[in-house]
Amino acid sequence: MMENEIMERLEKANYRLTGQRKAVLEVMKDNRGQHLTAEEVLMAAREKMPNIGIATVYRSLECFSSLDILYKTTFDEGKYRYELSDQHCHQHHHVICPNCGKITEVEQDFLFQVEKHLEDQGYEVIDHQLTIYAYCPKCAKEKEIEDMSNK
Amino acid sequence: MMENEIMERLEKANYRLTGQRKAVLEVMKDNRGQHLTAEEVLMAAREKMPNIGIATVYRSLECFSSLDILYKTTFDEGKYRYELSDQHCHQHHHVICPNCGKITEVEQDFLFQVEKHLEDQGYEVIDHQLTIYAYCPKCAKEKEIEDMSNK
DNA sequence: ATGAAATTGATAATTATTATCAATGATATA
DNA sequence: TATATCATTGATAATAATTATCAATTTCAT
Repeated sequence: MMENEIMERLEKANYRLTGQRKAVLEVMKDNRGQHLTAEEVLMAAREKMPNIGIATVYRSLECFSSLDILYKTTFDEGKYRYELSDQHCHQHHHVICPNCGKITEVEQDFLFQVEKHLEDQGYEVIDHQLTIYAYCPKCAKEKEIEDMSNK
Repeated sequence: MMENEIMERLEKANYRLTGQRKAVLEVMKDNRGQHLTAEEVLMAAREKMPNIGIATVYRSLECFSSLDILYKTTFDEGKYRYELSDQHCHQHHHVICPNCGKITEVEQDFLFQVEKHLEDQGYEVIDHQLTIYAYCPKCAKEKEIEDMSNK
């Protein structure tokens, strides 16, 4: 997303790009493709702005999410994670390894068919999220070895 | 899922099928295809067992989830929801309407391709969850009318 | 029967998030 | 430039969901 596109959205909603919000945005840009928790954002933002508080981080994340600058999601851990929304063009295909927790993204867009199927029924699709739980190649191999020795 | 299949899994993990657990399981069976919160389960379970506590409900839900008797998920509302896991054969395709909150399920299994793609790369797929955010036909129509009158 | 282990309800503790509020900062207008 | 207005902030209290603790009870295998 372009810098001025972000500014435009903020202005339109009467939001100001304060130092704190800039810091939060910087953190998200520094971590393109990552999915950060509010706590992680706080820690990183304090490098740039030592006095920033957790409430402001939550508020900033909420502000950016509401403007679709960030994408807010959860991986069933009891907390939210945020990422720059231009990273995935609103296609959230995540693969999570239950062993090492590594999160990767699937590029492919194949949901077209299902969405078409729904639209034919009168639905109006806004967004979707797909999460696949799978051992990553590294952990799958480790697991295989472990299983063998347990026999 | 068969009754004795459930018993077998419980025994294998040294869990006992107590009155409280039976009540929780009954509630889930009474609400096949629904996605209940712990609080909702508590209320319904109290009909069958007035003294059951919230802690026991959480423990029972956790117990059944760990045995794949229940499926635990979240729709980004800051809490978990549970459903009988034989309802969807581990295919979690949910459509959520942002307007009325109605949750429906997509039958179709079309994720085969993506999973194959991942397995070719060495991943070992365990499960997946797909959530589609879409106005349901009813709300889509209402929204259309509203948009027209706003012009 | 009895001892070990599982389970329970009540409740305290924890975790993530949201709300409150007085103080500060920015902006538009006079 | 002064000032009134409104957004924003940090600190912290409040809330909501979940988990941990613990003494009492129940269950099961012996």
